[in-house]
Amino acid sequence: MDEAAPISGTVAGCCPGLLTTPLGEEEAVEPARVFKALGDPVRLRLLSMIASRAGGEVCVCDLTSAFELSQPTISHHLKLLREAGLIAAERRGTWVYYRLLPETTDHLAQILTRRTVTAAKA
Amino acid sequence: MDEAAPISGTVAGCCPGLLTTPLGEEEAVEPARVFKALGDPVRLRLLSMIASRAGGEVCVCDLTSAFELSQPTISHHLKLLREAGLIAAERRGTWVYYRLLPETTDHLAQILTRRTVTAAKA
DNA sequence: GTCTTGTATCGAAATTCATCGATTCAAGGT
DNA sequence: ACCTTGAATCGATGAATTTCGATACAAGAC
Repeated sequence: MDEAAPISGTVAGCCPGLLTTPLGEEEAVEPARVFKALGDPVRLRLLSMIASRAGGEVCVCDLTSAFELSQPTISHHLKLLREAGLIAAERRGTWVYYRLLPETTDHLAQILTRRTVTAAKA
Repeated sequence: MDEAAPISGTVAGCCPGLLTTPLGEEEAVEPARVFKALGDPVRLRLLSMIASRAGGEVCVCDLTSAFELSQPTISHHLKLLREAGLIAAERRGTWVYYRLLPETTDHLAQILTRRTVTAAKA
């Protein structure tokens, strides 16, 4: 049970978003953890490889062989991405497959988007 | 020239974006640095306070007084946000004012956005 | 000039992180 | 049962990060 709940608190599609309202102390913790998970070149590439894969899934073996890093290191990075709620793992037989959790990246994109609050109020 | 672009309509997909094409080794370095800058609760809150400020600018003194952290610590976090291209500083008299650089957050939001490959070419 | 106030830079200490080799666990094949 | 292969966990180590107090720099007031 090392999977983190999707960004807690607010319901997807509603949140004020980073750029319009000052973030509270506790509010900032979860998004910061997710951004931190993206703040490493290896993890960014791992996420990118997983997300852009045709079938939506990648075997860990393919990820490990794509880097000049040890298998434990790749496993560790995948764990951080998992704990951030960015990806999910599923074991099928001997192999473990990872897939993107689009809700999380969607949410990040959303809170980074400046809402032009032109919002003509009637 | 850098007026707020409404998010409605097309997001003008120029760059492949994280989620559609595997990121190369060099390609990953820059985005990772920006994400890393966002990967800290204090910096996230600083950015949020700067971005959501009415006039678009915040004096450092206001930021420093909003946290229970020393002034050098706040200055250090602001420096990281600056080096990531997320904010810019301008000195006016004794005070230094920070403002958001929306191009950078826009870019992040873009590369995190799954382009619905509707490809509705007319 | 000196003084005061706001901000940045400079070490230094404590903590966290990325990476590895060794080991363990999981699942099939023999 | 044993062996093999794929993946996660453990323990250690060197590097990076967060934070601070002390100091230096910038600009106006005196």
